[in-house]
Amino acid sequence: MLSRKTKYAINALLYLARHEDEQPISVSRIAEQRRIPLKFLEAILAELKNARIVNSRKGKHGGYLLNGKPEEIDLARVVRLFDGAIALLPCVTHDYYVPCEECVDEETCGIRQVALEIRNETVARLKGATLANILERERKMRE
Amino acid sequence: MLSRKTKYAINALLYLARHEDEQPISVSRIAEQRRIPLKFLEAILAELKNARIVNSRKGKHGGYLLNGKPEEIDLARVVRLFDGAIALLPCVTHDYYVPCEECVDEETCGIRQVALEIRNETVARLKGATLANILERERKMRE
DNA sequence: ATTTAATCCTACTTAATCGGTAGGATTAAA
DNA sequence: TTTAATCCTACCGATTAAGTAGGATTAAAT
Repeated sequence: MLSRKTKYAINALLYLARHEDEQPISVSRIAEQRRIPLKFLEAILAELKNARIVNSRKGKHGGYLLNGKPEEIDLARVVRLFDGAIALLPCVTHDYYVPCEECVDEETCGIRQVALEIRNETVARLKGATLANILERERKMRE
Repeated sequence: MLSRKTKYAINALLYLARHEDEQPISVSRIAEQRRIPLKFLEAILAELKNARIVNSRKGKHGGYLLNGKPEEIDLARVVRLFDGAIALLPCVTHDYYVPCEECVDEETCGIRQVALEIRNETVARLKGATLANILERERKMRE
């Protein structure tokens, strides 16, 4: 399950993408519109900024902007940022190899293969799910 | 990520499947062989029994047995039992529909579609991963 | 009948994580 | 200099993960 934090982050990013022309957009506006606790969203956007997924402008009329086009920001990045590795097992994660502590003989671990296949599928789909892609899907659903 | 508990459960089940002819097998034997804390494994097997994935025999020479053939027990069941729903979002879970609390307009929620596709893929693969299937994979890897 | 070896049952613990909240410092436009 | 925004640090309460402790019960073997 995605954490609330991740879902809030995705929704905030989608909001920015939907209103690309009105950027920068303040945290309070997003919080109201998407019903996200203000202070929590502040923290989330700070993390997103740290990860260079968004930019910010300080002071009056400041706010947040997408750092890149909606086609370039995908859910894999966001999910990894807040929920960590996508794989079911640490020994098949993308970023760096970490063994399963409880694994007795990894060489011939059959669960590992399954986990790897699932990871590959999942990551591919999350990478395909860019902000632009999701907005496009929503557009189609409205018809 | 799968919890340790789930991984222990899978490993215990695989052990039972590998030694089908020697059943029932005691918790202490599995715990030693697979390096799982005894008392923790006891609790895990109790849950597996409750879910009718294994059976038990009490008293001396007692222990646990698979309830069904290794071809009939798949990872989807085990993962659901210990880690709960497999889907990324509550609104696309298998068992019963639960809305995303933070969802503003579910009708046209684009993340939902992606989550549904991922869930379908993942569940299919986990269902395909029966104990027998995993042992077969391991056999092949040894060559 | 009693010893032995197993499951079964209830309760507790300890540390980390999740989902926030509080309060103010800093920045920049009007 | 006011206003409206981000930025920063610290805290908090509830839940979950991953066990541990201790004994009651059951059944086979002696």
